[in-house]
Amino acid sequence: MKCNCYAGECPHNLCMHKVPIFSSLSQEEMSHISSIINHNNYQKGEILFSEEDSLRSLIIINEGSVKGFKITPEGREQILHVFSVGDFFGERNLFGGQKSAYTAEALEPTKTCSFTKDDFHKILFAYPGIAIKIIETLEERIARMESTMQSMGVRSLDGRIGGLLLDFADKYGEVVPEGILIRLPLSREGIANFLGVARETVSRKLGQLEIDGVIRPVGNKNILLLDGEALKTMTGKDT
Amino acid sequence: MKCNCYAGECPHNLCMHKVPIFSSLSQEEMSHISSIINHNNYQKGEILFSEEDSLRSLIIINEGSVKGFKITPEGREQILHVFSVGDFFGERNLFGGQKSAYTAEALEPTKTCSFTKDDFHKILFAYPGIAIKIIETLEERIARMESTMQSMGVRSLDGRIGGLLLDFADKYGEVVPEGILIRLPLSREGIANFLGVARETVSRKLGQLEIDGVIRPVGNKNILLLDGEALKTMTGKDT
DNA sequence: CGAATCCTTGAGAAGTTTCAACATCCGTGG
DNA sequence: CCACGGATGTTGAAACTTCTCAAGGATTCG
Repeated sequence: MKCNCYAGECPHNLCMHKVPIFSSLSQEEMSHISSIINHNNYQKGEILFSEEDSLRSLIIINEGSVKGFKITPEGREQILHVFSVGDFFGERNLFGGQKSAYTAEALEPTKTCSFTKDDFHKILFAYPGIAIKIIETLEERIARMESTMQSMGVRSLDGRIGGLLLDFADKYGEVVPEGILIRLPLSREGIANFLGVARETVSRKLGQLEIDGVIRPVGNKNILLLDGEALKTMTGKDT
Repeated sequence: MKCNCYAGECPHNLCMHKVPIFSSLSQEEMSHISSIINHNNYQKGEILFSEEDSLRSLIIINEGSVKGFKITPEGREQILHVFSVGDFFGERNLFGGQKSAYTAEALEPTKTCSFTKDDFHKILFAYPGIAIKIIETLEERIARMESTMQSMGVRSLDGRIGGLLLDFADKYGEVVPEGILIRLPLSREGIANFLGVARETVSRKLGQLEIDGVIRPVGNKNILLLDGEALKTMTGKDT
């Protein structure tokens, strides 16, 4: 049995099909679950929840992207996560954790689906296969964070920026004839806040990478990665 | 029904009681599972598995501690995780992931329990409650990594080192009259490799913190944290 | 098209790394 | 139990990188 729902036409089922954690369910099971989904829209810059909020729901991104960050004592944003379509978050509130560890802000117009804690627990017990999917997804997230930590730990800034570009290429890249086109989820300033360096420094390093023929910026929001191998060598991600 | 097994006397049940993920099981269920556990001992410096290994088991630390690291292109170790008693790892190999993302090396004499992939999947389906425990544990790990990333992202090196000390205090600290005694899992060099800075810089910063009366080194393997509040203010972890 | 935002570039100040020498710690074997 | 040797940690000074502040340029969105 095929589903006839497409984006925008059938909002209640939308996220179910985009999200790996429900992929093991039958259409019937999905229908059952979809009845208890809550939907929300956020504009760019809008806050989904703040640090310390006792949010009690799991949020799945249906469209758009969201950054999770904390404010450092220097008053700077430290970005911890960039979530995009299909990612979920807020789950810490459902499993033992009490308060949110970070603030979540929409990076662009974003649509979400969410479950309350109670509903979600019911789902989990009714469909144990979902738990395994969640574990797999969390594993992916951990792997991504490991990769980010590896990038952040590289001594040279060139290496750190290169590592982040590779991470982004992996997640947001699209293969084109000349290389990989990366739709940057973050501005230069965002990248700087992710890596914990000055915005100007990111500019300079990116400029140098362009001179070296490794990348070619396409506007401010895209980067064409011409020589991924150079980056991999530089960052140690070539194994 | 109480268990009569104590450390060293009943190796097959040992890890079961130390590991949160099995805490929901009855004694009987534990007995069943314990029959399929494999045991291993490692000396300090011994490798449990290497990057790229297609390891197929879940490893639980029963005694000792283990670091997970990669080698950077500069030839330096980038430490990604420090696992200690009760932590498990290698799970990436069980859920979709194929290869290990890092090398695991014992930091001290270490005893482990492990399951094969197949056995573990059987357990998971037989006792669904374990899946939820695993999710909770992974959440904790993610929270810890978020904290580490936050530490790494702080601009000032003082803040980065302070953040790491707080993380360690949280996990390895023991409250004593004068403050918190931290049993460092890593050497100065290890700390440097965790944060991606020079060993000498760690020495200098730690020296400065001592002069400021924030910490007092106790030998090379312990640090007495006298003024945790100072660190929290410095790192933004005071919320 | 224009305003607001975001990005780039320059030059001096500040911080970190490097290299080198010395001190300390720890385990080994006598 | 002590002495030795390798490993680990500390300190100093010069070189390098990054940061900060400031100004000008580019991009995006309404």
